[in-house]
Amino acid sequence: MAKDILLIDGNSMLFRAYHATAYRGNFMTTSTGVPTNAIFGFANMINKAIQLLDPEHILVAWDVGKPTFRHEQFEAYKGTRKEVDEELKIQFPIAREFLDAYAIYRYEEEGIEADDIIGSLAKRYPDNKIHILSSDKDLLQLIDDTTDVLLMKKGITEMQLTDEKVLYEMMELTPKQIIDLKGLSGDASDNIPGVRGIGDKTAIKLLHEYDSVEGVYEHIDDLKGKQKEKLLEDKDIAFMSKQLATIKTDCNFDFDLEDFKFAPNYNSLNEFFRKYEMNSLLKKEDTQEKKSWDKAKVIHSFQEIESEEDMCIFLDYDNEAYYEATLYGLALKNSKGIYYINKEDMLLDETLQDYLNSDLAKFSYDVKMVYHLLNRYGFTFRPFTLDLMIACFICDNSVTNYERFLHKFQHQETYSKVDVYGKSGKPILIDEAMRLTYLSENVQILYEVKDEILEEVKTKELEYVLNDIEMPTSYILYKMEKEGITTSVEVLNEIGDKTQAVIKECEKEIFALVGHEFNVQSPKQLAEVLFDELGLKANKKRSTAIDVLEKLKEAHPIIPILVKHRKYQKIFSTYAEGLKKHVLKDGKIHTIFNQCLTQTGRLSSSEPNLQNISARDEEAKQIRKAFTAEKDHLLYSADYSQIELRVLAHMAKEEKMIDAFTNGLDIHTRTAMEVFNVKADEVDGAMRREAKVVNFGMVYGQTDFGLSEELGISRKEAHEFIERYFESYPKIQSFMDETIAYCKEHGYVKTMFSRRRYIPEINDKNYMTREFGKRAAMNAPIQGSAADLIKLSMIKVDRLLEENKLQSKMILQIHDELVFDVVKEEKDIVEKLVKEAMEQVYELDVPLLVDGGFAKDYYSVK
DNA sequence: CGATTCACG
DNA sequence: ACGTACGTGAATCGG
Repeated sequence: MAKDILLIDGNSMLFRAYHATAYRGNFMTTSTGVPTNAIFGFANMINKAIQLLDPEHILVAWDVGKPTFRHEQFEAYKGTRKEVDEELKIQFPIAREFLDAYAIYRYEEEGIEADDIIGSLAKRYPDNKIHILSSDKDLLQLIDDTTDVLLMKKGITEMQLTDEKVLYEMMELTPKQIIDLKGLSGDASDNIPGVRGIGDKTAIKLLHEYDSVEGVYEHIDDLKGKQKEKLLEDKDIAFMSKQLATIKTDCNFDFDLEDFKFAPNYNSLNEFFRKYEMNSLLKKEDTQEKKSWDKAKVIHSFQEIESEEDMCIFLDYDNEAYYEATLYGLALKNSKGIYYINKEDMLLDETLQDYLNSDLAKFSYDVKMVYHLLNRYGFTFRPFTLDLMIACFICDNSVTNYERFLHKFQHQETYSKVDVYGKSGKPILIDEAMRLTYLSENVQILYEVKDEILEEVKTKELEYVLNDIEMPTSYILYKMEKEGITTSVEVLNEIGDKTQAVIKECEKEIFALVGHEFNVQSPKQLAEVLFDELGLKANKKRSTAIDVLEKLKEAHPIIPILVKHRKYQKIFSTYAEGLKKHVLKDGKIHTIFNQCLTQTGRLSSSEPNLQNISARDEEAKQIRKAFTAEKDHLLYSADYSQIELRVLAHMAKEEKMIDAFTNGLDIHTRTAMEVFNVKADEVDGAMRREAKVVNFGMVYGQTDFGLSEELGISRKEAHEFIERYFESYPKIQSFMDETIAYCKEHGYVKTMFSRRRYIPEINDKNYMTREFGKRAAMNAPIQGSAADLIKLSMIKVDRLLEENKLQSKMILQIHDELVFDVVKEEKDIVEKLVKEAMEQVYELDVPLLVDGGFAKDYYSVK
């Protein structure tokens, strides 16, 4: 029987490999700076396909370096050509070098696209099973009885073997209808225009009805409205696009099956990997094995292993929502071996429970999630000593998920989490063997990279941040998430009903003024109404953002109604309706605090975000009434007064500013005195307001333009304003200059506690990008140090609550504010304890000041 | 899925 | 000549 043939679309795969492994200008490179990230991904994708399909013949098809006929046509049509990243360009010849080293046959020919090479070869061998590896859906048109496509889904690991049946399940189309699909909806990545305004969804619907592009136009009179217009307008383009999307299957080549028989040369391949410093890809001598991962020993009780320090724990749990993930078991690794215990055995295992409570050092990845799972399944535990997710993230702030974590260590997993458990909301049947392989491999990787990560933590002087800030914070966040905040659905419903009525009213008035109905929520439609129909003066970008509308408020009576509509729509959808979805059966909202995401060291909050609940606008602020203390309890909110400005004064060692804070003066008044050169009693409200804006702007690395926009003054005035500010506070200027210089030299800036933020943009060739880098560099030490301080406060407060055996709980953190659910009897002690802890958390050259308040609900605490 | 808009500190 | 304040998350549109 004829053996399988694997045809690989080199260009699309390398392109995908590059983008899936490049993070904000952060590349895997050799020690001499040659980028190799795309090669790494490419090699892994090809290896995975080979492992999966075991082909007898392999050929990689390439486009010749310059644009082909199809591209030229489209570029002529669009009048643009996208520049390919320099870092990717460099890797094209290296990819060819890789294939030659591997002894995999490659082919390219001028005037013929890679697609056409693949199409022609697929038809040339009707007796062989043909597999096509590509990330381009266009190739799906080649599917037939003997041909399937291994389609790249996400990242560099997820691929889907697509035959006629799978394709039909995916989009209810036949292979040849793929061509019609591209004809109608086009494909930007493949340079096919398609009908403007018709996307994949509409195109698929049309094809279900009329079968093909020809069919659609034969029945064009069955359609109506905008859709019909668009289709008629771009009729020629539709047929041209269909033609462009059609892959040629009749090209002749003067090589044959034997020429691309797969006969790998692992010696030269290893030489290649050594040359480009991709050691994790080195194959064992002359074998296809890349690295042998031991399989965990399945045990039924923790007693079967010798517990010891430095045990790595990796939980076996699926991809379902954060608080709904299902636990299946746990994998362990120590110096003695690798073990797996399933859930049933875990739950009966007292020795495991004892171990979790012991003070033996334990580490894992994402320990906060581990805490939640252990807790939900009835275990108690001591906090772990190390979280590799956190340790890795503080070393390199681009590592914000597991994929990137593995990528940093050049590890390519045999199975991804999605392979094993399916996607969130779509769990798949569990393949036990696959799952055990996945768990064994991952627990080993974590165990192996631990020392390397800790070494990096040490080298980068991040031990304090890791051990004294982030690890304790992680456990506290777990407790806060678990505790949640009581939320009144009734209040949310009331606000929802009221706001909805207001929205309806606004719409009536808007439509009456415009003369017809339209979607007010569509910026595009609104821009047409405002700037074309009503003839209002448009800005460059035809933006309809609030600050733009504010400027137009005299120009037309519709503007204030639009502003009102926006406001109430936001309250309705994001807050009233949005928050309701997150109230659980316990009557509480449990947010998720992400500790490894922001570039400055702040936390972020999601599902829902409880760090952006309306506070400035009175009507919107009503939402806060929905957040309450538990029955008979009180909420206590304590927030730092101007913590970032105080941090700035301290870090810059700006005496005048330090004096102002030390003497308890109003900092904005003090600034106004300086820049306007007046006495304290001569500072009026307007002056103070302007000074306040400049003070805040300083923290962001404000420009004169930004300030002039914000204050509605001329750019020249704003420029002078900033100059006078720097004259008044010279140390602020030198601090900013020094920070930028430091960042340019080292590529990163530091907070007071040595937390780093890497800013590669600071040396970018693009002016705008570079300027952004400067502003980020000026801001990060300030915002980051403030974030460090409040985390330290949380740790101190948490410890004091525990030590005093108090029942009150810390439940939220909003950057400079902590919220507590307080038992009434503890009111006084909590107030004193929290305020003092926060104010005394760390000695600065300026005092820290905390304001606080008690109330039954979050609206009334301030 | 990216862009736009808007909520917070 | 260009485009403009730092850091987030959610809803919505339109493709």
